[in-house]
Amino acid sequence: MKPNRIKLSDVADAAGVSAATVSRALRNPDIVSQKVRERIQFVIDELGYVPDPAARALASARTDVIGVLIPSVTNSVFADVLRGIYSAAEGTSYRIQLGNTRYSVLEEEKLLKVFLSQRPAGLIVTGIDQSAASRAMLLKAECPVVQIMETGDRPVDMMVGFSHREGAFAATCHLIENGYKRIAFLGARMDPRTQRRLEGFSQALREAGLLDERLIVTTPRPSTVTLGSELLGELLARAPDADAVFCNNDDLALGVLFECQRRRIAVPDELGICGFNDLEMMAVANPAITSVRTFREEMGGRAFELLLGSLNGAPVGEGIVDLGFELVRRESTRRSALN
Amino acid sequence: MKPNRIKLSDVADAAGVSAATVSRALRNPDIVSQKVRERIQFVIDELGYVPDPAARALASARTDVIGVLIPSVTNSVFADVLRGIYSAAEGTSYRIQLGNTRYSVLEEEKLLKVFLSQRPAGLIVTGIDQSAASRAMLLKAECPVVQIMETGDRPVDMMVGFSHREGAFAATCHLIENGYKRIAFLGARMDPRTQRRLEGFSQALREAGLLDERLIVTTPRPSTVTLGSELLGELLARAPDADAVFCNNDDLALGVLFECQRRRIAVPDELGICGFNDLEMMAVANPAITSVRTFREEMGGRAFELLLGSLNGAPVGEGIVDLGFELVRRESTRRSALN
DNA sequence: TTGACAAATGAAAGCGCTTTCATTTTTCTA
DNA sequence: TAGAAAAATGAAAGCGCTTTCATTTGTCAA
Repeated sequence: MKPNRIKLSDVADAAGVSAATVSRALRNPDIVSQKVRERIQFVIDELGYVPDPAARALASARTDVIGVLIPSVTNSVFADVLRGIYSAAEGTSYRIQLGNTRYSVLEEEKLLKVFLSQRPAGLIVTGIDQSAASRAMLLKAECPVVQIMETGDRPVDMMVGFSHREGAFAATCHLIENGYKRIAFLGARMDPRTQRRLEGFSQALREAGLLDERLIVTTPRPSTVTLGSELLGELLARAPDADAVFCNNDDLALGVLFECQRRRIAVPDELGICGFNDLEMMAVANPAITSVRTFREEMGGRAFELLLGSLNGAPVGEGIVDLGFELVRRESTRRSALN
Repeated sequence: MKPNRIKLSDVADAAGVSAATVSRALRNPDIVSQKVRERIQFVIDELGYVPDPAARALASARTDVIGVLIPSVTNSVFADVLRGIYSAAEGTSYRIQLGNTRYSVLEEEKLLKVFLSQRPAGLIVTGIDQSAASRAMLLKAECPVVQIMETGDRPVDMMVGFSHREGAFAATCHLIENGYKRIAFLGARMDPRTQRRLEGFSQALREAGLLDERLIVTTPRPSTVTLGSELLGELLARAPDADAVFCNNDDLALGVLFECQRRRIAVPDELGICGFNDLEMMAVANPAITSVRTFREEMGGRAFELLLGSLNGAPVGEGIVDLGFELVRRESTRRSALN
């Protein structure tokens, strides 16, 4: 059963040194003489020695695991963030351990417990709305923690994100400026970030005296392109005079666009469409769809770098990074004639 | 630094039993008397004991880690597979460790080595085109292995997938049957699965005497919706008489559709479009796009279940699962008048 | 050259579990 | 009720590393 796997002591024997020296050559090469270090490296290559992470973790009371908690593996927004994380992790000795919370704070709590039991080197968690129990666990975790996707006061440790509220606010102002009067909100899933986008939306319209609650259509269902089509149908049944929609995200926006094509509703003249996140396809849709670009891959990368810095004893503080957003104006909101 | 974390022996002391018994109560409850078992459970809850996975791994020479190797975290195809895996893993004691090979066999080799060093409980790898070294490692791995996404002879251990060749063949036949004569292939990334789709495509056209190599447009670039638009442009520049495109995947197909809308090319009459994978948005596009549905989430789920079965000592053999595919005919290939 | 100090190395004690083997307790059969 | 077999438990030896502390080796100024 147990194969004759090469272990540290085998290397030590073959190199004619003690196990301690081999361990040091691996963990802390500087304190081993060059001659010995090279001999050890040679033997390691020769024998194909690979350290056992479990043994190392047990002996040193720490691992090279970075735990990452995201609400969904299929949502491309998080996929982008993940890619950023994996890219940044490339070449380091850290391993990513992914947890899928499915947008559930309870699930998050459970996963956090499991992750923490492994003594992770660091933790990346999504959002700022952890349960009290989760927050408590994070606060007393003996590793650096980065909250991503949003910024806010009260960080557990570090943060990298942007303001969804402001992003939505900016997008809505843009619609208002372009002369739209009956601006609707289409929202799915309604997770905390979506809620804050709705706040930004509402605020902009309220300030312009244009807010009409009947133009807000939301559902707890996860957002899909199909759902975008459906929600537009609902909206128009309820308020046929809507002249623009701000979609909680790009999937919905695309669904709205398809539905407009189907119903022969002219975009942007009869209906303006604005999405959120600026997925790649927004630019190539017909017409191209206005969206709020977010820097998802960079967010993942920065989160990992923050962790790394903290692990290398970088000065703490300066732990909140606001990546901002960028309103990308495209045809879908470019009205040819202002009404 | 080292906090007074509760350990097994603390539980044992508090429960008035030996450490061995606590360990058994955790790993193998049946062999501990009910009375003792309940007492131990009570103490565990009381103290909030959480086992240290590193210690367990070291002592038992195995972990509860299932390693998963996929070529991309952003490609929604793999995201779907992942979701299937995570769903199936839900409730089991296994942890998923994700590795991103970035479509590189060398990267795969490196990750495999890292994963194997952890003595994983099981391994899920993508595709059947591992390097010789990777294959060797997999063959002598002391854990069950499932290859996903494709079927083939020569499985390392178990397999769950489908035939990309046949999927593409069926789709192409469908185009031929619908009267298209100048059928093009648009392919991006050109990974092994894409290659096999191209084979299926070519075979169908060859059999029909319609194959024209000039209608095959490929690029090593990763596929995106934008790229679909671009490739259509390339195709039409090269062969303006193309009357249908089989797209290597749905992203490209969507890009093609947008480009058609832009160029006022009538779909399906002037140009038929067929995608691959049948992403959710295919059905709601305008017109709805014909695609080859694949069962990605189920694939992930089955892969995990196969692993689980094998770990629970299920009868080996029967390790190749072909999930098939389903050609979903939609408007984008429904010609109103046969030419 | 010598002594003092720094650098390099080794010996050995764990890290927190699992597991074998031995021992005790319980259950069952005759 | 005795005796044997089964069930339950405990003692103790590791699993493969890291790390402290002690020791040896090397370096340099006097």
